[in-house]
Amino acid sequence: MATEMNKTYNPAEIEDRLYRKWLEKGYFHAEVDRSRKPFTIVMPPPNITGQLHMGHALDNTLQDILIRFKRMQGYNALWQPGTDHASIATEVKVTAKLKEEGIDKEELGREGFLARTWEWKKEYGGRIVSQLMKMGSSADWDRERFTMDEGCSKAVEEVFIRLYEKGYIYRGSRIINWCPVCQTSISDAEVEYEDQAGHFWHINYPVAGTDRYIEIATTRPETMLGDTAVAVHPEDERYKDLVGRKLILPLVGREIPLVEDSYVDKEFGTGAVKITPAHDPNDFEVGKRHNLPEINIMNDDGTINENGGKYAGMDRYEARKAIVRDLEEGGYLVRIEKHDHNVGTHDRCHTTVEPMVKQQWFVKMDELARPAIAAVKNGELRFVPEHFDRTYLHWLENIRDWCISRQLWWGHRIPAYYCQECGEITVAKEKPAACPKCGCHQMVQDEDTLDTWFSSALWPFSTLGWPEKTEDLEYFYPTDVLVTGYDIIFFWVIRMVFSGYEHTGKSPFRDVLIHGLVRDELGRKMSKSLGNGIDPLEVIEQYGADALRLTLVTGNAPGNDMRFSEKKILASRNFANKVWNASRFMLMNIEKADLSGVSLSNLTPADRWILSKANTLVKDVTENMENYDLGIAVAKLYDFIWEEFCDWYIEMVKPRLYNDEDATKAAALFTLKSVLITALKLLHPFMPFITEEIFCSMQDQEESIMISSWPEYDENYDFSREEKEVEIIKTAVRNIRNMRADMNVPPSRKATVYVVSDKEEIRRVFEHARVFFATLGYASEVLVQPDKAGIPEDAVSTVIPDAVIYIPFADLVDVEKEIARLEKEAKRLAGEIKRASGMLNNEKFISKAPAAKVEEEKEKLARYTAMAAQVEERLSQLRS
RNA sequence: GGAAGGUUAGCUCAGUGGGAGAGCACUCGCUUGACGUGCGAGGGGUCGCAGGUUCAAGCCCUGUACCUUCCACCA
Repeated sequence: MATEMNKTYNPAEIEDRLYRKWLEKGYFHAEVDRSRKPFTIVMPPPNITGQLHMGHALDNTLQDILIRFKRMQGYNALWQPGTDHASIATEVKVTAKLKEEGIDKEELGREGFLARTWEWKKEYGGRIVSQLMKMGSSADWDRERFTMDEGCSKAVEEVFIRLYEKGYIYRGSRIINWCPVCQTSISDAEVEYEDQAGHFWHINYPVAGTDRYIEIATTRPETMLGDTAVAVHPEDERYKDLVGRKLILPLVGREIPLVEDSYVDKEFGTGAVKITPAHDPNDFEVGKRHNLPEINIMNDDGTINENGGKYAGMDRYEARKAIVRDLEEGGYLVRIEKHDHNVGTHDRCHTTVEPMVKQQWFVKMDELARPAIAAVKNGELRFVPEHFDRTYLHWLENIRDWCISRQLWWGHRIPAYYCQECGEITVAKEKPAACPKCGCHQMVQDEDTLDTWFSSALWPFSTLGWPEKTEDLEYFYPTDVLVTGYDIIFFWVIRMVFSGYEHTGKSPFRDVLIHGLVRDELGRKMSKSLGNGIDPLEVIEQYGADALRLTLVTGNAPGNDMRFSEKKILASRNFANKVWNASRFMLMNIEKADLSGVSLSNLTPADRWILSKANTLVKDVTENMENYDLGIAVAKLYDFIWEEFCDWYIEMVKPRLYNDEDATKAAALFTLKSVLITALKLLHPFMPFITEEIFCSMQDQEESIMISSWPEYDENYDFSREEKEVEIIKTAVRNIRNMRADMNVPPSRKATVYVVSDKEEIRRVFEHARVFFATLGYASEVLVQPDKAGIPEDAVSTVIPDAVIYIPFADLVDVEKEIARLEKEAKRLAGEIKRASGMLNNEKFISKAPAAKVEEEKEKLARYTAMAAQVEERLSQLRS
């Protein structure tokens, strides 16, 4: 097998094959099993209109890492997937497609349109799922759900009816956000504010029966058609004498009152505000307080309606121009001022939202919000990172009622029926045969559908069978962690939490792991309009899913945005190649080896060192992953594999492997293999494909790494003495390399290495390590001795703790250079001595710092002092 | 107006009160029997600024400057 492995790792030829294997084996599937502990993640359902983008890629990578980790740890891990019907997004898309075919939505009718949309869903709804599979996502696809499937729809009905009966859902005429393009109401969360350059139009409103005027200022002159008052502050002396009088609305001629309301800011503008209750949320409130009529001046498409008189039929912006022109001609326009302001737009289409008074369905939020607020305050629900609980709480504590009805066809139709005779409203699962009040048979269902988020709010439990008391629900719910972006806390997280408490009595998840946005190289949001998006599928094709996944978690802390760039992918790809080649090295060497006789007692200090390091790594990585510090976990893995394992251990082991006489060869192979397996297992959640491919190349292992067990810390593999010994060797090797580089000695030139130490202990360590120096330290031979006997006077030297290393280069030596080098060493040591003695001379340090810390500094001081003395001795020798 | 986050090497970013880190970039050297998608050796940081707490601060506290984002919306 090993000899068949390519020199470079080629993900394209293995990923699909392995994914198919996992699917066929059913590894992703979870069933209720009371003998095991469940671990559940519910996947944020991507829209059926969706195409995989970097946001999905990040979100799914994080979830897959956690679920694979827990699965290997022995949990019965369920990752519940599915898709969202995405009412507006889908309806817009299908309508556009019909239009291309020359079909008008209205002519097609509701039934026909829904049939077409289901067809569309069938055709494209699966696309995003197959794209998620390309990422290596180990979700339980057998359980795939859809927010409009039978079960989820039942849950929606159930919730609507329960909340209605409890009085938490009501129908009312209130001011809502209206999108004139999508022609539907939208919730507050769907309004996005944009800075726009605009104007302030100052207009004179004549006071009836006088020749006086009141000057008002507005950014939206067209709304004056719906003005039903002008308001001033009650304490505003300027207008005191006019309160109670009527004003004449210019162009319209309607008489409107001047009212007093403390909502008005005396200092702003002229201190007089036109009040348009039907088209401004604040004016709506003022209107309610003063019993003002609400005059709706607009049609659903944003044109002026019959209430607008001569302006009827004009688009709202056309009307604005016409009105300003007419005001000017009529002498009412005082002046025009430039004014930048924030304009609410629809987050889907960016059309400027029109506030309108409409009959809509709402969810009353104050009671529902209460347990959701308490959950975070009492720690039942935890955000990672923690500071997002501020965002969450702030929103919940200031929440307004949720407008849930949408004037769309694609979605869950509101289960309310109106009696055509008496107007009675009946909320029920089925259409009532007769009106319960008047008994007539003219019952008509509400035309509207529900906000998409109404159904996704139930996702964590509706997918597990709620409202039925299913085994799945009992066992897998509440879920363990929700993974999502901070941009979706308001839309989704909050609504799931209050829904969970209301309908199941529990928080739907314990932890919420929040991640940031994936931005482009320059830190800009990836967007279609900028054309700066990087397609994850293209990255996968070119570099592999593992490289993409690694890139998305490397160097990133929870909640932070990250910049994505080609360079980062290359670094990940290179790491994959490194892992591949380290494995190839092991496999090539192990082919004909017999490891049966190896036991702990056969292992050399180097073997024990790397096993001990790996053992510590297991503990650290596991801990980091439990804390959702995935970036830290993977950084430790990266460093361990690349530096400790490849650059040090593999290099140390080569002479043993290439010498058939070496009695420790089998021990080396055993160690190589077991450390590699441990590392691959720890790496598997991050890089599932490459680790599986390598793991399966070792025929004596389980059939898949993804069902193998997560490594556990084992105190029998804690070899701290050997760790210290190898650190000494590493220091020696580094110093030798340093010397050679400083003296410009080419690697091809081997030399004798003398190690002089008066400590038997240290000499023993070097005797054991002698074999490494040929490759690591370019040594032709290594002589370990208690004194300097036989070492040429002009040898180059370096001092390490408890030993001095000499290398005679004969003709190569340059005494000046050597003195300079040693002086550099002396300087460094002097610095260390100064630092340590500084601390130790501080009485407060001695008395207040922990004893171990003080002891540590004392040891350092002693060591560095001894080393400095050695360097000085060498220097004086050379100078003489 | 309110809130959160950021400010650490040329760039991108980690950092868990006790001698400043990684990747990329840069300089020098290397056909070392896994890997040049590699190996070895380097250069490069008053950790935004000012105070404070502490024996000890990049890390904790206060203030401040600048950047980013979210929420609110004075018409």
